[in-house]
Amino acid sequence: MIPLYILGLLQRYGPQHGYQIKKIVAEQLSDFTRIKLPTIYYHLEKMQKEGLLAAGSEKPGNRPEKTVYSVTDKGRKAFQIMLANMLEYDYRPTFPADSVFYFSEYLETSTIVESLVTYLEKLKGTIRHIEDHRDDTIQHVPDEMQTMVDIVFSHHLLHYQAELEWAEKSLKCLQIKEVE
Amino acid sequence: MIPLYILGLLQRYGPQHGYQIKKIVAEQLSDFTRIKLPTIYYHLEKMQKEGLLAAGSEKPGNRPEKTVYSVTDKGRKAFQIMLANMLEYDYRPTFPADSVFYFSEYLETSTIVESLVTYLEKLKGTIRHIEDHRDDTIQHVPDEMQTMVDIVFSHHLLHYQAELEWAEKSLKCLQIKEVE
DNA sequence: TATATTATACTCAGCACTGACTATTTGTCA
DNA sequence: TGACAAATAGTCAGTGCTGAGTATAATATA
Repeated sequence: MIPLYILGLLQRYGPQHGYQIKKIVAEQLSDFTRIKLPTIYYHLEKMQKEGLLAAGSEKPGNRPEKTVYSVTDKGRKAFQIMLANMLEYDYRPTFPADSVFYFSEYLETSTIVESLVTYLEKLKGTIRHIEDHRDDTIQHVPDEMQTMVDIVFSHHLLHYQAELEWAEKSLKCLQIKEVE
Repeated sequence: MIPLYILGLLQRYGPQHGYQIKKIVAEQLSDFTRIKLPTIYYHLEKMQKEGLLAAGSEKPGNRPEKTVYSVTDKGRKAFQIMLANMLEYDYRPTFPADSVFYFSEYLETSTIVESLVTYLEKLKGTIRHIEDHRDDTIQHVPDEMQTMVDIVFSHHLLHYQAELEWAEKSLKCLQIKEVE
């Protein structure tokens, strides 16, 4: 999905170089993706070779030279196709929490309970963080984008809330077992 | 998480070789992970070098030779530590559906609506499949494991149901917009 | 004014993962 | 019984990703 992000962001915000793309991603998409800077450079170079991007050199003042990328027509077409096919992508997330229960025969119930309590707190923190980030983003985005931003954030919130719900249920389930 | 799975399965089901591990994963964990066979061989070899596994040769009848792996004491200790730390693992899933909305300015609303309708059907299929798999697994598993199996499956079901709920809500939201 | 810290802009080696391939043996059905 | 599919047991080359490192410029702070 990284080429998709790059093509989208370069169209929305105009020609950019690697570091700027990384900054936009960090500001706007940090909750949704963990792309690292070398990965961005890797894809920029690859996409340029494929003809999806055009590269130009820029030397501002006495700063070191940098490579600015912009989207080509081929890139714009590729983006349209990628985006339209995105929902066909078969994605099954692997939750670390599963393995703890799947192999619970090898852990003391009290250890699982302890871990779960910490996990619950972490989840609550994450949810608060996403809510803050959502409110902040909505304030800084043009009106016509607000519905979409809300849909994207509520998506993630829903999943973390499902995770929280599940963790709380499982904790209760284990505490009953521990008393027995 | 693949080394964790390998260590856990080798302890639960005794010494195995690569292909057998792949079969167990395919039967029991296909909803939760998509590990491929070469990946399993890769980790078996690596873990043997690290001293977590011991390798032995076996030549049954006139079948080609195969390598059987078993867990060492070091492996058992490593497994305990991995498992106990599992919930600290910071995992943020990247949902393909997000990008469609995040870049919705580049798609016709009708295209998004179409994709979403297909997506909804696929989700319903996935949920049915996991439910069947859960019922089937619970029947073939010893009594003391049933609570845990149920917890693991309900975890995944909860997430897919959250996804379904979100997709339905977003679809309605878009259809209202389309009419306007 | 010197000095430390942060921001900018990359490069590279190395690990994790898998598609595609090879090779043998075991059903299986005509 | 001969032919063809399916199961078994791998190998390997190529792709994607990132931690760690390099180098310079701007900014803070003492």
